[in-house]
Amino acid sequence: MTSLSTHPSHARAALSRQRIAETALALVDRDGLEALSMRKLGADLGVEGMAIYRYFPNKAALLAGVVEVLLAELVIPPPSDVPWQRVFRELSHAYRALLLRHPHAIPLLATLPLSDPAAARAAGAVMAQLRAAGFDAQSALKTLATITSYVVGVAQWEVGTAPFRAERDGKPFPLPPDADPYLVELAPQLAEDDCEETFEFGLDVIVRGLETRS
Amino acid sequence: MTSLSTHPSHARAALSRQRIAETALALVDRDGLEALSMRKLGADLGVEGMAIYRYFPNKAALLAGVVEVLLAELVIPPPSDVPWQRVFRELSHAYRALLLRHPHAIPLLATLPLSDPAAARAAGAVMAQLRAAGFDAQSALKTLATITSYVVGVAQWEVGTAPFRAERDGKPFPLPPDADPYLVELAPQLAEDDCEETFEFGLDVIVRGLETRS
DNA sequence: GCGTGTTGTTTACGCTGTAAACTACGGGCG
DNA sequence: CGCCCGTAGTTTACAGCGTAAACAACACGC
Repeated sequence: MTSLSTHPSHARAALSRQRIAETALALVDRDGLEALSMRKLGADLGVEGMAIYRYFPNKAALLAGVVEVLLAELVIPPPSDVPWQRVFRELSHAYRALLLRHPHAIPLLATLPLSDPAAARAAGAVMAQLRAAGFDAQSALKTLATITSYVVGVAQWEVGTAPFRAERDGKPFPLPPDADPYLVELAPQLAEDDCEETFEFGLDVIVRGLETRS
Repeated sequence: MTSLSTHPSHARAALSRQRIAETALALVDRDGLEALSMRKLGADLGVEGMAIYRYFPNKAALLAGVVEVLLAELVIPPPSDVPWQRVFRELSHAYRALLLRHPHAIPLLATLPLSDPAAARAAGAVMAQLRAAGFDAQSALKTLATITSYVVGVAQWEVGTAPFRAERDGKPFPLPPDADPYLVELAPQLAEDDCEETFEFGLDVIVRGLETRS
């Protein structure tokens, strides 16, 4: 028998910013972003919703905490003498993989302002990489803006066009009969689309464009 | 004197999908996306919030209507013999301008799934342009994904980093004293950032990358 | 002139974020 | 030991949300 005192073992683990944010992310992954409410999150934590306000001043701060957890999954190595193209591609793939692991959280990262501390830290670390590879500060910043936009955009694309690819069994796509002629031409292409290949295509374009920069 | 019947002149104009969606966009432009509620929109229309449900089955449909209004601002010319690079750049700039005219609506377009009819129509029109310029269907689709991601991403970047640029009067940026060293290096760069130039930089990279595609 | 269909209103329900007051406990200090 | 206070979590409450359902008022075809 465990001790009779209230929370030595059988009670839920104590609350903490970290545990709350991680549970929130799990909830979002499971039920979607719009399903995240203070009361439901409280329930998942074994606690009343209001308890969360001891750790986060409001829901926006909680979401920032979720972003922090997400970006912590992204390890950005310190600068080395590996060719920048290789680092650039690996970071792009790592970020892409992160987004695809948490598709419901993509909108959170898509509209992320750089005033968010976690975002700023990650951005700074990537900047350091590019600077070490010989990019001047302005170019590094612009390159960062370009690649993050691209990676997030493609992930959104992939999730947003998933219905066109889902369980089609060779058939084109159940279009409404009055569909726009443009769409009629578009749909079969979407169905055949290989997202990984599409991603690589754009990444090649960007890397090649950066290599030939004046 | 006008007729005594109820709404010949002095009453608000009759409701319609179009007028509702346009008023909703105006509300979003004025007060932000999260301020858009059925009741407030009703008030702006001179009507009770529930009246909107005669024209849109739910709020998601209303937002799709707003997207339709937004994308209608984007006129995509039919294919011509103008060099594709020029059309590509002009469309990119037009889309960018549209986003900057409606900064609060950017999240709507950022997470836009291609299953949205208005989005699919615009996408189809751009595809037609690229196809006419000699891109095969797969490349055109991938190129479309790349450029929309880029344009939307940079617009978000611009809006999200605006605080760093706002009314700084030459001073760097009021960073908290315990700021991350990466951020300390990042902030002054952000302050100096010329968004238009940044946009052009990435656009050059992409066009150059597309030109040298194998 | 009288149904009938269309347009907008009223009322209601369950949900949301969060302010405020409250309870229960564990540890430091007399 | 007993008190006292800070901390963690609960309870209650309120305004606002999306939206289902019932309702009222007008316009028009027979």
